[in-house]
Amino acid sequence: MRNPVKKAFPQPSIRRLPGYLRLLRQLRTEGGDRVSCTRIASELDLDSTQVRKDLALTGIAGKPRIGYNLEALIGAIEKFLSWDRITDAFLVGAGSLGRALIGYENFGNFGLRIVAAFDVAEERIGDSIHGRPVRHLREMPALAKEVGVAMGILTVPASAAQDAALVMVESGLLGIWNFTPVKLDLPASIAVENVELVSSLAVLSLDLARRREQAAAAQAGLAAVGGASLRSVPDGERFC
Amino acid sequence: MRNPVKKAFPQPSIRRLPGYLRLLRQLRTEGGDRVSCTRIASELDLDSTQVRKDLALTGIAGKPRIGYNLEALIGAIEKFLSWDRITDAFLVGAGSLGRALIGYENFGNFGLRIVAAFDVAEERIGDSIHGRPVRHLREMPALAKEVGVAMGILTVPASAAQDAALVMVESGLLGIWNFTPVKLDLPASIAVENVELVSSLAVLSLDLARRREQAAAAQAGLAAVGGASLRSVPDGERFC
DNA sequence: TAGATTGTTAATCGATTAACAATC
DNA sequence: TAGATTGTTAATCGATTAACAATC
Repeated sequence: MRNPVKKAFPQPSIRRLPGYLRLLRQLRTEGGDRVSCTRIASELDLDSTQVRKDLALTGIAGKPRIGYNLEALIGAIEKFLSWDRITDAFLVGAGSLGRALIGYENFGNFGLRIVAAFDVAEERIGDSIHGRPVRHLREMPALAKEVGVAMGILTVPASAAQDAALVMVESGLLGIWNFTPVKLDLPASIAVENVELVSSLAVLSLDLARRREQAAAAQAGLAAVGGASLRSVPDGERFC
Repeated sequence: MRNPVKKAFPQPSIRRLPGYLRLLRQLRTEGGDRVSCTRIASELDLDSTQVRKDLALTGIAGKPRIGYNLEALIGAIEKFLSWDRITDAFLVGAGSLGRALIGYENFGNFGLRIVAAFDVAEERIGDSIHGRPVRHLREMPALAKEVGVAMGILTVPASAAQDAALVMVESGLLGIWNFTPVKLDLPASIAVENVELVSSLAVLSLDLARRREQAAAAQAGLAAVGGASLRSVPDGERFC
């Protein structure tokens, strides 16, 4: 009764929603006014039942034979993700990654506005990055209360990550988008989402190595079987 | 018989390996020479059986009661991911994200070296970014063959993504680390790994919204039950 | 009406977690 | 030896995919 443990939404589904949103907005600019799961699935190379289940999370309903109203569907996804209104964020770490994120205007399409940057290097304080001021980290707690910011973006060096995150918590921020590889140790009440760039690189590295092996094996096989010349390996399979 | 379909490694396991590697290297700098799964699991807040299975993928064996040899384990993970040797990469898109990636020296610890950047904006050609030259994209095919590069990093605007990727394929690159939100349409022989920044933002947005709701509900509940003052909400739960 | 599509239930697949024997 | 830890098999859990009735 007390806290009727709301079952969490499947994270893989959540991660697919922005892809749908991007496609749907594009269809809208092309003048469309409705869309089927079949269409979405084929554009994004997914299973249409999966798309239907993902969309159902947002509470939207379609019409058999017709599909979904494009505008309503876009609105439903935006609302579901709270992207129908702007969330202000503070960014800590005005290095090159931090600057790149501040300069990425596209975040506006996803409900995010970075309103200020913070750092501890004196030579950066007072800078303006794409119109956003760089302030000293120690000013964050006072400023956060003043403007009611809820989200923090962490782009400091690994060695500074935990301390900077604690300042965010002190400042009353409720969620942290963590671009460092550090596993932050914070109160359970704080939402943390880690961007694991190097995990992504690991997947690619392994895939690449496997393909190079296969290409090598295929070539060795060809050579062994029939003494086929290297020229017989299709262009797409070259590996040198 | 022909191609004894090698079962792919579980992607979630692959994505955890860099986290292990980072921890193990840190333990090494602290002078350790062995480590147990129990230890790794507790440091990273994982299940120890899961850690054991993940590590088994690399082919390493531990000793009951003792654990794993730290140096051997580090070597096994590096070898498994091909991070025991450097992979050279070309980066396309010398904007702020591209520059940030080039400046991220840490990639060297993960087998990656960005050797050159490419762009199509004349004012960028000839620049040097952290010692790496910026060349015109049209020079890539010739240069790729010359230096034998296998990986491409894509940091162009969405509108240029597909074309730039095709130039990478033409140049003989075998894998693409795609930082754009575009679903690239490429030959199946090319390995593509997408960094879905906005998917990560979606997860955080939803989590943040849920926490704000819960905080609001908790407060409303308190008020309803006993007229408790707002001051009784613990600091960590503040949401305004 | 016929047929494409939705919404939902059931089956399958794959990853995580639990249980436990082997062993240093 | 006793007990912590590995390696592996079995059980559980959750996500994907298949099947199909409802419906516009």
